Amino acid sequence: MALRFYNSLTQTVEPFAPLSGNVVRMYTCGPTVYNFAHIGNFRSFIFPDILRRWLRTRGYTLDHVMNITDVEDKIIRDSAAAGKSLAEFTEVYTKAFLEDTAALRLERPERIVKATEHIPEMVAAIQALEKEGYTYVSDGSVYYRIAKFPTYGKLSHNDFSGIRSGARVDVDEYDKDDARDFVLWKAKKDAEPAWETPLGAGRPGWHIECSAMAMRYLGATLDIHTGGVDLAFPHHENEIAQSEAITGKQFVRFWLHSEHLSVEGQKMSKSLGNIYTLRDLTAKSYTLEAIRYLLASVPYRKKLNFTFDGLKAAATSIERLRNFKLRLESAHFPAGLNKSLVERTETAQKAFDEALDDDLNTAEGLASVFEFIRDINTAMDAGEFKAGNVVPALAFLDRFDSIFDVLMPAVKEGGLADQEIDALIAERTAAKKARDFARADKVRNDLAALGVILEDTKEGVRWKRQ
RNA sequence: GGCGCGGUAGCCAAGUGGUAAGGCAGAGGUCUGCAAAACCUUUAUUCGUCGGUUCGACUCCGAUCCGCGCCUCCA
Repeated sequence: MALRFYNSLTQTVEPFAPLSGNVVRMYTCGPTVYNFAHIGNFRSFIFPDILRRWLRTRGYTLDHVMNITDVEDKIIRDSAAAGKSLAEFTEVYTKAFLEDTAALRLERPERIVKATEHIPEMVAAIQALEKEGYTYVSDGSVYYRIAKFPTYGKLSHNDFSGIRSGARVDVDEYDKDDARDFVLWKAKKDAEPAWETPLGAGRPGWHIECSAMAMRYLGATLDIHTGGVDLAFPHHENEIAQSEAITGKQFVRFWLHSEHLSVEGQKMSKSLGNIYTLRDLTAKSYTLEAIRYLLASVPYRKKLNFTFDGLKAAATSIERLRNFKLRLESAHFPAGLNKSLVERTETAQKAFDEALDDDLNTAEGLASVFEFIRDINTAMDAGEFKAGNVVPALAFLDRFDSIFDVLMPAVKEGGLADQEIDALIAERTAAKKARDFARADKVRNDLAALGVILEDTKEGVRWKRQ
């Protein structure tokens, strides 16, 4: 079966193809930069990364936009408390976010766009809404009138028909006509940061940011829009209301939402102290690859229980994958080609591809990889794996790693040079030959302490860095 | 209350109308000077509970219990 995704809009799995040509136009709701991103954030950002990689594997070109929300209530509050300008304050967390995502090997979207650099686009969008009669002003702020948009609720599948458009009870008590109406432009208050625009001094509402920037770069209709489940309502619902009111066209064809994660079975919360940033976890000496693996291994629409046992298990699984690759690359196999093992490789790749095509079922994809590894290891032990089988087997591993990206160890500073390691291995081999096992073991232990693991094989000593 | 998601072995989890993937952990074994790596065997008569449909359900339907998310800016 072809590539398909679960579309939140239709609540069904649908075959995917871009609207036009080979280019997938995609938008991801990015971070609000008022703090360091946590493990839950990264779960929702690893999902578009896997998605990107798989779309490219399937031959598509990407035009992927991610926003940075760098003006917003909490940012204003916290930057004021820190006595910093908006720009100074957000720069720190924007930089940290980009570093963290790079450390997790998340591909950079084609464009990363900042809200504060697109105020004119937002103003224009609001003016377009104004012209069509979708807005009203209250206390200097501009609001979106939801009653004007009959299909409001189609993404979150909520029925808002019970809300009366004329239910404006008391103007003095409520600044909105309708409880569901949302702000497009917030009038400047006190010393808040503000932009002087035809709409008056103020700043954009959150929802209009994404609509304006998405349409600015991707046009009226996007192929894919991603975000966490919590954003479906009201944020994405409001994006639809804004964009479709302006263009009269369908805003997004495929809405893909990633589930949240819990930590040790509990919701992340400040009181539980279980909100972990990448820095927290690496400080506990968990590796970035293990974090990436754990986050990627559970399909994006499933709630993921993030545990420290899970992180250790992920690290062990990666070891197994790397050991297999090392064996493929370093062992000597008899000349020739085992055709049935070539077929086994093809079967594995087919299973892997089918799993990813099926709404990015990474868990099932992994299963196909591990089954393959077990079978090939068995064949190697039996001497049935031939030199000619190395290339196809490595090609399959490469395909796996082009999506999961966990096989290459992160580069560590310092440590021994290869030549020093080889010299010590030679010394140990000599000691072994002389049956001086105490000496041999000391060398091995010393190297292990430096993060270099030795393994004796039939063809000599094999080593790897940990 | 409305909308949505989920409850599968010690843990993380896939899956399907035809008789339970995979990873980690545990136990035993092979190999090894010892390790490591690898392999083999083993660990769910059962998929929250109770009914129903069916030749047959964990998979469909109903009920019920439990957990979770959203329902004014939280990934």
